[in-house]
Amino acid sequence: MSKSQPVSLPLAEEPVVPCCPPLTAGELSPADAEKVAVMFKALSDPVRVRLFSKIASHPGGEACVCDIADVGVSQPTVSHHLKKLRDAGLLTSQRRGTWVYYRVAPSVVAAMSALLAPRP
Amino acid sequence: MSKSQPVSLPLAEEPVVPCCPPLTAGELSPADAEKVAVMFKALSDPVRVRLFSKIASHPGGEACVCDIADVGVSQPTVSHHLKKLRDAGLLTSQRRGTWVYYRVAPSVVAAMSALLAPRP
DNA sequence: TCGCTGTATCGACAGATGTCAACATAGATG
DNA sequence: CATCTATGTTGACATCTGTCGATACAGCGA
Repeated sequence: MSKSQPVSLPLAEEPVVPCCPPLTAGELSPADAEKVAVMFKALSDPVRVRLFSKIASHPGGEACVCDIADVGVSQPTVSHHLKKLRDAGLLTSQRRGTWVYYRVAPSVVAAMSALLAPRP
Repeated sequence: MSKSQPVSLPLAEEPVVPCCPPLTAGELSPADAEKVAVMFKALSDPVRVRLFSKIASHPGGEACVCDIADVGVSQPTVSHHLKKLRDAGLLTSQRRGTWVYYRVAPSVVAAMSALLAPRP
């Protein structure tokens, strides 16, 4: 490669699909159920819920790892949980200099909320 | 015991609390994070998502186990998952004669949906 | 009463998951 | 380059979880 490539930053605004119809709209296919379970599993651990909440409520909509790492577990464990949240599509990350910033992926979270909407 | 006790049916309409403020409203306390994680963990398994979806979308808002048991796992496993959903507060159950009927606990599901609401 | 059907519980087991210490990597700064 | 800080990765380990077969329990009907 030549040089000076910006390390291919993971774009922060992918239009991640709303996934599936509301759970009340009809019987989910096994494939859709799998996708839904993956999303909810990301928030099935108290440490991840706290990390997510810290990021989601942080001024500016994003937080450096150093801002949120105080959740009672070791640094590698924090990193592990952040990766899970990112892999599930709930968070995006961006390195800026020394620090890595995480922010919520609004479309995915909105999709999760919509999944639980009551029947019309 | 004497006799003819109605087996103390687990009331189907408990006003289960909305639990916690939205995840975007501020950093959740460890205790609240635990509660939130328990709720989402209930929907973190594809079989449970399918069972929940079948019940939530069933005509009349409730379903007999026999109506939804076809999810590719054994009957004891279905019973196990339904118990998890019930323990998490997402479902209520009621025995009527031979069959047991499950229905969604709307307040709990609405609370979960509200947890994911974006910031105003 | 006996047997039949629907549902729940028990016990066991393989695989997934959360956790940590140790190490690796990226960027900043001397 | 050397070194420091911030973050990610690896490997190991204990615990949790989903699954099943066997069994128990509850109602219904013969």
